[in-house]
Amino acid sequence: MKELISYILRFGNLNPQQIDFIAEKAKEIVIHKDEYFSEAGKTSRQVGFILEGITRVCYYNNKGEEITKYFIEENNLVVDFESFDNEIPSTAYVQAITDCRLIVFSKKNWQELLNTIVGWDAIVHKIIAKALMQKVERRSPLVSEDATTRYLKFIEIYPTVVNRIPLSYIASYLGITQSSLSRIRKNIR
Amino acid sequence: MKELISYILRFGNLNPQQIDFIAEKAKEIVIHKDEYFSEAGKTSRQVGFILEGITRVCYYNNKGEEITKYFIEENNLVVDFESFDNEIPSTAYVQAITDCRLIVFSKKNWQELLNTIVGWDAIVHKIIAKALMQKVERRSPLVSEDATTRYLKFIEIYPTVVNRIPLSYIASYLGITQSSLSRIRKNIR
DNA sequence: AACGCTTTTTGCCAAATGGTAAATGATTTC
DNA sequence: GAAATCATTTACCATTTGGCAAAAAGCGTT
Repeated sequence: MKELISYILRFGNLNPQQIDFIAEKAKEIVIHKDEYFSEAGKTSRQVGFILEGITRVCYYNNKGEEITKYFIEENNLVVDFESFDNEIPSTAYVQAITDCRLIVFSKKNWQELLNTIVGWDAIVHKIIAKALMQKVERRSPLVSEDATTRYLKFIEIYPTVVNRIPLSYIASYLGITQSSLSRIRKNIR
Repeated sequence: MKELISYILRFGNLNPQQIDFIAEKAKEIVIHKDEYFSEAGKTSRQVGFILEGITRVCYYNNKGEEITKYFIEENNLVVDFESFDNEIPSTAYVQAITDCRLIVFSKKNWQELLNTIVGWDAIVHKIIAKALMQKVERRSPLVSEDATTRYLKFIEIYPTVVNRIPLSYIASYLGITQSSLSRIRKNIR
């Protein structure tokens, strides 16, 4: 729990009562490898925070290929706010790629946080803005680089992830085939 | 001015006094084609809103290639908040690629909005979150598609832009060479 | 209309990546 | 520990894209 609180406190101030209130509304859950936290087509009904483990956000493009949009690691929020806020179907899957331990807030409890904690809305939007900026900064440069450079950037950005997840997910994230990535790995050694 | 106000009102409520106050703090400027709104290495000192024209955000990667990260069109905010908020050097250039008419707020006036209008901070962060989400959704899919599909997606996303800007900018946005894009255009016809 | 300048299109060949399938390696299950 | 299952590497060839340079087209100026 303290991980979440200190994460939140980086974006705004909260008094002890408010912190207690947040803790009351939180619930800890476990998701096993390959299980989904949320699914495309379904409305996202909870806000999560990863204490342990790695998830990925993925979808199927119109050729039916599975695309990994990004990975979300420990100490990050995991939620599709577009879907959660507007109660519309999500466009992507969020899947655990290792066993994960999460803190989650139900829609109802989240609403209570919004109603009770003055400035919660602002804090949350700062967090979202920050996370989105990171996604842009990470994903965008891939467009203009060749496959090897992409992989090297990936290693830089996700050093703790590289060796914990299947090569196929990385390839899909980088927009190249498994075999290409395998060749690239070989060339790098 | 009304374009900006109605844009803002989509993200939160403001009373007439507040709206007047915003208008007071705003200034309209013109930037000519190829001029910069802000530059890499310099701290971003104003928040802009495009009334007319197209800008692009670009930078140089470590091979010295000029990369267009995205285009920003009419009725959108243009600002590097990372740089503006923290007063650190910006990492990208914002360049007008047609003549542009903008509304701008100086750092000082922006600060006054923050201090005077309750909830301004929250509104701004919602706007930023929305804009960033759009950037992610636009740029991210490019990674996994081949050059032709990228170009088709570009046309979908920026239908009003395609024919107003040089091919080289589009190529740089899509992460392909000019000649490739030229060939792709030919094949599509 | 002719000139200079910039942008776009082409042509040529080399290099990178994809597609497919088989071989190898690793891991789980019984 | 053998079999089955899954992940990774390799091989082959086809296709796409890049690099470079020249030609063509477009545009503004005189």
